[in-house]
Amino acid sequence: MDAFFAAVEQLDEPTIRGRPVIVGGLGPRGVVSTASYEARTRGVHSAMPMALARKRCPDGVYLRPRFARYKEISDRVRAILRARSPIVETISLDEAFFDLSGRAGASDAAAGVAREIKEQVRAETMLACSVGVAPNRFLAKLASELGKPDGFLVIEPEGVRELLDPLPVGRIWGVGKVTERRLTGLGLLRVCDVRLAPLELLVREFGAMGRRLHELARGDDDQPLGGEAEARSISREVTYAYDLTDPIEIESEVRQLARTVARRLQVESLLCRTVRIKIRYPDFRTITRQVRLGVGADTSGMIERLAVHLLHDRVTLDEAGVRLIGVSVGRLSETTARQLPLFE
DNA sequence: TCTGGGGTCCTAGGACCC
DNA sequence: TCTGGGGTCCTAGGACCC
Repeated sequence: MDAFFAAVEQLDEPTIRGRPVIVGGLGPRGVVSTASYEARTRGVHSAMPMALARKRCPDGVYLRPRFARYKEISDRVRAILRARSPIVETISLDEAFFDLSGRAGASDAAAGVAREIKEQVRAETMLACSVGVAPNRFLAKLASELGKPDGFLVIEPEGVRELLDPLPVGRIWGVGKVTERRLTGLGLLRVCDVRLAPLELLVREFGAMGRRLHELARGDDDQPLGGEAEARSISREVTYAYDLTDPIEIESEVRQLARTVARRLQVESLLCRTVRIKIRYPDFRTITRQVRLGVGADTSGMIERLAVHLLHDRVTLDEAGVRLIGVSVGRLSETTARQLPLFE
């Protein structure tokens, strides 16, 4: 979905259509979640600090996200996909993969269905999306990105190299700022440079990711479209509008976050075997401290107690305080076969 | 301009075991 | 007196994605 959160706001509020709409955190430490295309032309984009966005676009419409509403529309779109494809893999509220490979292998047939889906999404939601049709996930995602906004792009197997080669390395899935800088430092600026680089060099420099880079630069991606994977962790974290300095208040926030996480575990009938807290200091230094449990815990009492224990025992607090606190649990399992503690 | 919140995956180091 | 080699598991940090 194109500029999804902002587009939904413009859909629901006709007076802001055509205006720069920025959705994100409105507090003093907020960041941009989604900027409408009008806002993007003013230099506002996702992950940008809100303060900078306001500077660049003082006449923008600034809104906090309404996730429940986005979820409604997201569900409707997913229903459209499910009706046309046996496998739908959801990436986020606004992005999904679907499999049309059963269509006799003919890419025109797949493209025809994809085109219909795109039109149906527009008809049912009044929103624009971008669709990419390609032989695998990486290329399909790339095709949908290259077509934006309101795009429709088909990548034929024969056209892969020509399309990929001139692109900057940052377009490769999994290459962010840091890896891009390291790649360009090695003289690898474009996808073709990575494609032609020796595999040994890539593996030496990037480990497991080197192998993956080598494949993606060729347009190869054999990761199957899976169903929905089981969650591996559940977390809740908050950046406070102002740094917290009172130890009592910090502890009470940890307790509250822990209870929220515990509630989610219970709702999903899960147990956890690790509890972790995260602290970000005002200078942005970030630490995590975790413990592993002998038996699965799900009661808020247990998670709360361990989280507070980690805070008191393993975290140094000074007068500067903290700007963020987080609690997360991992190594999840279902509650069905629970190991009971013998000595507690 | 001053940096969200929800996640996943990978790596390195250390404790420990035989 | 000083120290192998194979392995597992845990923790912490960091890159990345949406």
